[in-house]
Amino acid sequence: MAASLKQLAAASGYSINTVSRALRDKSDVNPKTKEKIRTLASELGYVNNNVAKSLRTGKTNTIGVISADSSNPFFAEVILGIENTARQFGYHILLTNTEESPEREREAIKILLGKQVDGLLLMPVLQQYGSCDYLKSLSIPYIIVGRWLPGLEDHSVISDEYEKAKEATLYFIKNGHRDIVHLAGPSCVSSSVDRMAAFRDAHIETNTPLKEDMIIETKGHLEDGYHEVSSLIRSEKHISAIFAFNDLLALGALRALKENGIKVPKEVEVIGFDDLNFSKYLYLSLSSVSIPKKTMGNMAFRALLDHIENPKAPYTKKVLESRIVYRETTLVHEP
Amino acid sequence: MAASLKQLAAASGYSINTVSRALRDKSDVNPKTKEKIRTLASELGYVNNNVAKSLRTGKTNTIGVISADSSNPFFAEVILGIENTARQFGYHILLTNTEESPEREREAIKILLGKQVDGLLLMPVLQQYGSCDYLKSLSIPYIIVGRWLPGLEDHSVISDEYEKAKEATLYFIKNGHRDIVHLAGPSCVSSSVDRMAAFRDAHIETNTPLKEDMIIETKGHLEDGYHEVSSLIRSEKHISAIFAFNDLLALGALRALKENGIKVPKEVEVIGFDDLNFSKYLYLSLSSVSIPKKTMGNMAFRALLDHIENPKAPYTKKVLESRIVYRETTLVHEP
DNA sequence: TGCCATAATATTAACGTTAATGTAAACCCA
DNA sequence: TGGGTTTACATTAACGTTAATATTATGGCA
Repeated sequence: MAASLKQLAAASGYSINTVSRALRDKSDVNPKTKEKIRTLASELGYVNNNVAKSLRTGKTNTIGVISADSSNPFFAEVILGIENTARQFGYHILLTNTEESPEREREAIKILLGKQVDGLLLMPVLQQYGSCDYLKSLSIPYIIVGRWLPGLEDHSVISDEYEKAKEATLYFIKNGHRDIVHLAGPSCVSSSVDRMAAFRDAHIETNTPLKEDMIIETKGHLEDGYHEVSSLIRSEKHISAIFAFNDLLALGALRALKENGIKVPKEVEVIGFDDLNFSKYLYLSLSSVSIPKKTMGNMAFRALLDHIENPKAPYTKKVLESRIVYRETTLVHEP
Repeated sequence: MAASLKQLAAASGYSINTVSRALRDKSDVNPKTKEKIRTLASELGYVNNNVAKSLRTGKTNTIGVISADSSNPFFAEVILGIENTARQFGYHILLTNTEESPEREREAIKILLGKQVDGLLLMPVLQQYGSCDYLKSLSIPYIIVGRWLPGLEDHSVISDEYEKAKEATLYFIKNGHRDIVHLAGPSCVSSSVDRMAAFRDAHIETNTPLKEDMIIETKGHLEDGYHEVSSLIRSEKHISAIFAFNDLLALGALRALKENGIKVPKEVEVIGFDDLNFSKYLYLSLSSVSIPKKTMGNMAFRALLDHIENPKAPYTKKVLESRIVYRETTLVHEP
């Protein structure tokens, strides 16, 4: 067992409190005493027990991060941004994944509350009922990252994805595409809802007919993009453009197109979403909506920290600007 | 502030201890009492304070995970495996990144010790001095994931990468390649050391001359692969095959080759390492050494748990089998 | 009936820390 | 020289939990 304040006190002859104050560099301890105690502490390998400290102070300097899937490069990048910023401010993160399951989300919240985290950063799924009320009753601050929940919009740090999704769709429509496939994400994810709505609205606003079977809901995984587009091609449905909910789907789609000898961007143009690190290094560098992922993580943590330090502060929605990068999977590079 | 045992005790008329024992379903509490206390607890929204519990029991049910870069898909996948398994066993993870910096590694260990984690899972960098001694003096169990440290080999959960790196290199040599570039990882990372050694040894054992400037040390990032191969091509050095330390480097390399009109695999064959999720969906599906990443995370946690539950148990090195998947960036698919 | 076992609960102490309060000596100046 | 201030420490209590121990009532049995 590592040394405790009690042992340092015994060894130094000072009281526990003096040792504690010395190590925390408080004012009314003699500099010489501080010095003596500090050397002793490092000799004995003293490590402050944060569990005890947290119990006493009511602060853990730990936040909970509830992600859907931390191995998804989008989340991974956001989480990296969170972790980096958190560490700079002396916070650490307890990471847990839900795989978009509402049950696991609640479970995670409960456990993290039990662990007395100072705040929560979460990427929640939309739910019929329950979730919001549950969150609203939380006594600790929380920020929703890259998503929104109805009635809790002010808790979000998010990108302007509706606008950019519409812009991407309009790009296709303006370029004459009439058979645009939307590889959508899960309907329980707000970003998927937004991007799909934008896709629809772009059609409506331009009076472009939209066949419902061109919207394909997926889980947003690599394989989904590949399989959905493969079977689309097999069914001999005409496709002239693909707007993917994320770059993973787009990548899967590109592979399916290639395997079927369909030329990108000549025969089919593709735009993805998220602009993952690898997207611009692909054989055909992928046109995508670029979301500042690390910045999003950074801002989310800072927003959370604000509320941790100032619990009465009102929440305000923060919107990050994203931009479409037109690369080799689209014909026009500067539309 | 959420309800505490004290408040439950006051509200129920029972003592704190009885409430505590009731909620933990201990034997000598009357079933009816348990029932009453439990309903009361859920009415008042009682959440067990794990900080207090940990202080009392000396267990946090939390482990520290020290990764180099959790946004690197390899680590992200391993970490997902860790987190999933940990959660199943009632553990949670405190995640922190070092970006391969020894200082940040020590810093992280110190902080996590302060947070009283029950064990440590780490991907450490090789160091001239210090690191090992520091780890050896740790009083909590620790497992090294996907890497090794001299003198601490028994703490590792690792793959048979030396063998597979040699096999990959031998594949190139046997196919007549004499100008094989090795895009190496950082020299402070054991896996990079192993893969590079295997690359050398394959040359030595087959009496194949190896030019030193064909081994290029990088940080293992996507951009590195792209830039190094680009400048290699610019320098008009002849390349006939590329063995990359990881798939990110390979992806960057592939892009550089494509931009320069070099045909893969006809003119240059490429083998990567890690077999990331997206590798087989690339335009040219990438030949790679497939490491069971989630399994590695899973096994690492279980090994750690073994030592948490049984601190005297001796450590034993665990080696996972990897295998080379020959895809479209190599000429022969079943060598 | 008296004794012992058992069931059900209460009391006490402790985990390691910090904050609030207490105390004693030294110092200062009128 | 004696009152108050300052400096440097010590003491006490508390955070919320759990484990060990103590207590009380109840039931069974000889």
